[in-house]
Amino acid sequence: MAKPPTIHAVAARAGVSTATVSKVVNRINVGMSETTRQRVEEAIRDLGYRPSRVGRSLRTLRRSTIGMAIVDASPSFLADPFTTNLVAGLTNHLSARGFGLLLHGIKPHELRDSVLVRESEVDALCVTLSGSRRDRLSYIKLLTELGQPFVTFQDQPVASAKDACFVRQDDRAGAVGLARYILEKRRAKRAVMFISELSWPAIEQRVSGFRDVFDDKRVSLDLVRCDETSSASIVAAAEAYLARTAPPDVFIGQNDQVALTVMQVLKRHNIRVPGDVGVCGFNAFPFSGFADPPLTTARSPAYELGQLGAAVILDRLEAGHFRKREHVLAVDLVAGASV
Amino acid sequence: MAKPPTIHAVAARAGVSTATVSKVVNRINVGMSETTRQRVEEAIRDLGYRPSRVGRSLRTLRRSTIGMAIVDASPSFLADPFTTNLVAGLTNHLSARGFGLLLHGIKPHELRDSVLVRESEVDALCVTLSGSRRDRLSYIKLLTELGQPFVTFQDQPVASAKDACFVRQDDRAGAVGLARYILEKRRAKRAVMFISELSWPAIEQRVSGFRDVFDDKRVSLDLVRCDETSSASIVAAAEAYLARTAPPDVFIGQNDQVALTVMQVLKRHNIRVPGDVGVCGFNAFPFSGFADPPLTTARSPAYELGQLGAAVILDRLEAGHFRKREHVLAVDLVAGASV
DNA sequence: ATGAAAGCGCTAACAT
DNA sequence: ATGTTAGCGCTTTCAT
Repeated sequence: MAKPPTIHAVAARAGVSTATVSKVVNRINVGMSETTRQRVEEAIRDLGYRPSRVGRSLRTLRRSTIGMAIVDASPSFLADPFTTNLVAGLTNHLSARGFGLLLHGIKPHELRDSVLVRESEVDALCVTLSGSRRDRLSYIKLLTELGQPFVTFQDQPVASAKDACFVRQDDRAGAVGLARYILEKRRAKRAVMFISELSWPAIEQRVSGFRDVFDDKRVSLDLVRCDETSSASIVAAAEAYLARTAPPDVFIGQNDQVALTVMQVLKRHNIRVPGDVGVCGFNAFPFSGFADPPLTTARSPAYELGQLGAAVILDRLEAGHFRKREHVLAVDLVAGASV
Repeated sequence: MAKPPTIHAVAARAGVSTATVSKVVNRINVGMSETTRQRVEEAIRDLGYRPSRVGRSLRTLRRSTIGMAIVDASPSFLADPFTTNLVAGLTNHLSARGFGLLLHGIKPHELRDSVLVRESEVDALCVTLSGSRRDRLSYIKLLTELGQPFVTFQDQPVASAKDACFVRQDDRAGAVGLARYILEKRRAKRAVMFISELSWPAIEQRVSGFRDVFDDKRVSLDLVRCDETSSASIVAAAEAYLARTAPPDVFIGQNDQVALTVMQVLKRHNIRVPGDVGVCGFNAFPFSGFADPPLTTARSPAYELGQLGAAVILDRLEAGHFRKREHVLAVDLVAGASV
């Protein structure tokens, strides 16, 4: 448990000053003799010296770390493939540029007391929020007051958040594409969409996209709410729906997991897909292709969203301000065989 | 872009010394008048002061951060539900104890040059490795030389890694359970298992578990290798296998994704599951239940593995040494309807 | 080409 | 009960 060597140890061993060691470590080559550099590098190797990021950060006031707060009630916040891909995109982009990603899963009511908020340890924050509109606004207000730049994913822009950027996918257009595809494939008069209990900007956009197309073609759209994180709750909602009305022409899940769960219920009722009814999901994560029939859905650019968010925040750090307040990525149709 | 307030600003505003502010921030209550504390707290609120973790870390030489290196060739390293759940378990446990998780996806050949290895910024490391046995050993050697404690997931213990702990699930026993279940359900003579091209300790354990049971009952076990991260490669391998031999009694995937992909191929060949052949997977992630029929598999305690890893490493930090060099968690059978 | 020295924000031992 | 002070490991300006 010997204490790790510091820059002083290296300097002593190489017989130079710490300033010189620092230059070698940071690859500042101007004004340094080749022999000195070699001697220093040898000392570094011999001692197994690793520069401390803490010392450097204190000195430079830059931490080269971005915080990612995933505000979610569920402990398995990373179970959602959307989040997972988002985080993968984020870290990959950041890692490649020498930045770290400090990951925190935070329960909604704990955000205020979380380390990320209470203490200062990152250059900027990324967040995916959850909860009601009011809750989300209050989180955004809280983050704004931190005086740190931040990026939120999948939220609508909030004007009062000055030093913030809103990165999201075009859920509305994705839903429009899906709705049009459905009406191409089948003569539908009635549709039902299973959505989460809480309102959620991305979901509202999807509903609004479906509604626009369906209204225009006089297709009715029922909304059924359930706890979308619980497969039991989805099943119960689907069962209840089937019990009180004849099957509609198409079932829409707010995401793939919901659609797939509903599809299982339909199967148990011997309702054929796509023979009797159509089913579609949203986000197109790989497992949606494993279903029978493969799910018709729309591809979420979650990984790209993460990369973009990372790029946007690094640019913000360099430029001193966000160049754009909002970024929107396209969502493309994935024609399975369930419609 | 005003510089954030420091402890000095708070001290000045409250008319006390920085030492007093520090005590308030760190909730050290002995020897402090109530009025002083209130004044300090007010100043903190007024200024929006957030203590800098960097300053504190430099002083205490503790960073309260654990690094997690996911060594994987694929950029979507977080796509695997095993990894995802593992990371969720890790962060949740760490967050609850005031520790952060610094996440890095690292390509195998980049580990040596990664920030996590080159510089010192965390109290300890966690890793999931990949690659050949030789590669893995070289990574473990590299990590050992860092002189930092580390935990590896899903690897077999390596004696030379002194300050390390090996946390894994009992893949072998899981496979044994699955194999016995298969032989209960159907009279099998031939089985085939689809596994990744690279050898991988967890997979080797699974193969060995199946082989033990099957050998005993004179069931043959073919091994087919493919790039398990590519659905096209799995399909190609399955097609090739079906082209050169009659369907065996049971298809085994090294994980759920592989099994499900093979199941799709069987369907296209009009081979019924479980009528004509049985299929089983491994890890039991939620989507395996969406398949038709629901997949028979074995439940990976990935989330618990993450929690355990976090607990083990925090204990190591406190105690100064790992109490055990290895931890193994059980893997339970999930009887679907595919066998 | 190299070094001396100041100071980043904080804590903790010691002094008052 | 509160304050003074000495660094923690590093970078960077200014001297030499």
